[in-house]
Amino acid sequence: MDLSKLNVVQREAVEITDGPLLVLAGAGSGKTRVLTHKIAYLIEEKDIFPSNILAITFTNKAAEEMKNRIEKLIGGKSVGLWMGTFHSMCLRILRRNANVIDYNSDFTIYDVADQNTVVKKAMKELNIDTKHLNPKHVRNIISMAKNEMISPEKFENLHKDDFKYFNYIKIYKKYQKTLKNNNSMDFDDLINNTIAILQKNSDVLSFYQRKFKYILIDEYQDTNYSQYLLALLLSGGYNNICAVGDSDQSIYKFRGADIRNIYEFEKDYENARIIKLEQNYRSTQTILDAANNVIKNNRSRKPKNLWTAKDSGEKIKYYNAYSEKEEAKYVLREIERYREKTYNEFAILYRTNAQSRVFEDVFLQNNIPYQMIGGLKFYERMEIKDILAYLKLIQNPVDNVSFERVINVPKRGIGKRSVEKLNEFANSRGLSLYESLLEIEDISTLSAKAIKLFIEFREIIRSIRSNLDTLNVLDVFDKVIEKTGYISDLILKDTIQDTTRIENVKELKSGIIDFVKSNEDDASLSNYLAVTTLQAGVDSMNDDSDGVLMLTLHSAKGLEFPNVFLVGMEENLFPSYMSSQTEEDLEEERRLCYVGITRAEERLFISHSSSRMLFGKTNRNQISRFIDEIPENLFDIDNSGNTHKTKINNYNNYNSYNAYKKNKSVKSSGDTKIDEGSKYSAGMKVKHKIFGNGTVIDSEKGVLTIAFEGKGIKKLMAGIVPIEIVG
DNA sequence: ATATTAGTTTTTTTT
DNA sequence: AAACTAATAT
Repeated sequence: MDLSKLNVVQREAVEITDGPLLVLAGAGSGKTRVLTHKIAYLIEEKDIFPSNILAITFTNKAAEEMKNRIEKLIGGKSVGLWMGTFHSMCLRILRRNANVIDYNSDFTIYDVADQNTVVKKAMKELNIDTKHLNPKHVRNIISMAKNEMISPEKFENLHKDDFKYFNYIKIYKKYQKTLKNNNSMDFDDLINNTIAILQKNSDVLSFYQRKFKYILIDEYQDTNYSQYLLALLLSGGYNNICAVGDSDQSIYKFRGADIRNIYEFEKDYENARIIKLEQNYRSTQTILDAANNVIKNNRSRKPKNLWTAKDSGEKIKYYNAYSEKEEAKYVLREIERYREKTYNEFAILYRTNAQSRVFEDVFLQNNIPYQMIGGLKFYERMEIKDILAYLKLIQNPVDNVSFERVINVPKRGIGKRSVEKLNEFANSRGLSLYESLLEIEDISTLSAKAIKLFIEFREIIRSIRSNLDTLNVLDVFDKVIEKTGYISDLILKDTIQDTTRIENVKELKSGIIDFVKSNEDDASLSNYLAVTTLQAGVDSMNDDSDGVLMLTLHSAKGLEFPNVFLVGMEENLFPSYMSSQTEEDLEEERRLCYVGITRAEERLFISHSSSRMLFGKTNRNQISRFIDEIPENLFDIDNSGNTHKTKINNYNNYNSYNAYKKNKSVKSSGDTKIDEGSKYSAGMKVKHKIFGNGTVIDSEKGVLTIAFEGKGIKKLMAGIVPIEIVG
């Protein structure tokens, strides 16, 4: 095994194979290289069977890439290696052992939209007004509880004295019961039910504990409690666990990720060894300086020293646009200016998916190829969800959520009231909706016409399900289209919208054809549904097609690009308004900024817009505090000889954020002189010149009262004046 | 049962 | 601005 391409520390991380090991890997420090070499080393040098290794990555794409790299290293002997996300690994265990927890192995996986449907239905049945209590919020509460391994019963015990939780308890109970009845699991259940199986059946536990002699987990800083517990359980046999992560890149708290997992690794695993990878091979010195200066503002952080041997490279480009459209045009100009060969050397990173729209518009208008990752996902379109719901129902007929979605699609005259009656019947007999169809003649409340329509639907499903186990997804798909008349209905309606829908269904079909081709070993309906629901945004990224990449900062984790645009760097947007209220949330936003900056290899572009449309209204946001945290001298210099950073100070609006506090020491920034009476963009006048050092003695309504040494007390508009806060 | 309309809500990030 | 929901008309 050739380890000569690794540095001393990386090699150490590879060669320590036994016992618990935590690799603290700074951004761009070659952790993928360590992981791939380590697995290759285990197979080649330690004669470990690939089937005895479990490697967990954050996305399926990362798993795929790593697998390819390992096969290159060892010459293609990785058959049997378990490599994938927590969710896909759990799915494999669940399909084999679902019976242990009284599930059928044909269970359906519910995505977030399905979850919301279940919550809404539960709330309706419990007579809880969705105006008073947002179903999405409830879904989040339930999911967070699950991430902490809190079952509905535990949840009730924990909160039974708190009246605020009264409804949550009821909904959570009903929600979980519905999932069980529908033979379905949500994302969190995939983890938790796997744990339940391992805890319930010691044979299964010891089977997997013996199987997985070596366990490696990437992105450990973004694991949640149940994932942590699962890793602990699985590694309980051999205790060979290698966790790799970077606490500065923990950005999934909203999904239950707990940064403490990485901080407390030593406590959780006795005799754990720790290795720090601190040399960055990705970015220029300038980019790294910017990143380090931003992240150092996080107070709850353990300091580390990330360095690079690269030279400083180009300075950071900065642009203040007046509108989001103009910002997009700026990005386009810069891409054309710097592009040498391909477009996929450029990535546009933003905080929210909604921001992609302007970029799409401008790029389309100018015929610039682009690839958008995530966002309004293909699988979330109405017609696609319809077809998928059919497929889910075919596979798992007790899935009532899918049943209700398709019962009247395309329109076949079955109305809301009839479905309600069917529901009542199903509930009273303890049957699923599809099972109730088998006894449809017994529902006395239904009209003869309704019964006839229900029977027609039943026969459609029955005919598609016949000989099901001899069919692959494509066969089932074709049958669904044929028997339901989905496409012929759209052709009949013939509006522009329906034409694009037909296109989308065709695209879905070609996706299924591709799937069947590349999954010859298991082209089943069940596998197709699982793979598509567990697919991450980046998993659909196509490395072969050339286009500017557009993706959220979250999706960009783990990726790198020669040129990175960090756009929409405005207060309330980034950091997000929702996440800037508490220090803890703000620190996570800052980590997100750190992730964004460290994606760049050669050039970093930072931009923001003075005005931005939100909910059909134009808003004005201040410049992101994160820009101010990057030292001025790292920014490019414009024609006027000023650094862009100076320009930022001048344009800064009043009402500056928390920097201006009482008793803070201030000093005027040396070279920027502001004349009395000059006007600035916000239409305000600067009242005074300021020089020297002083102390803020009061600040109200955007006016600072500063006592300057030897110059007396002056009142100034906060933010307009280029003053620095000291200390 | 379905089409139309008026009113309301949405955007934080995702396996 | 667009997408969803509830009420009303057909």
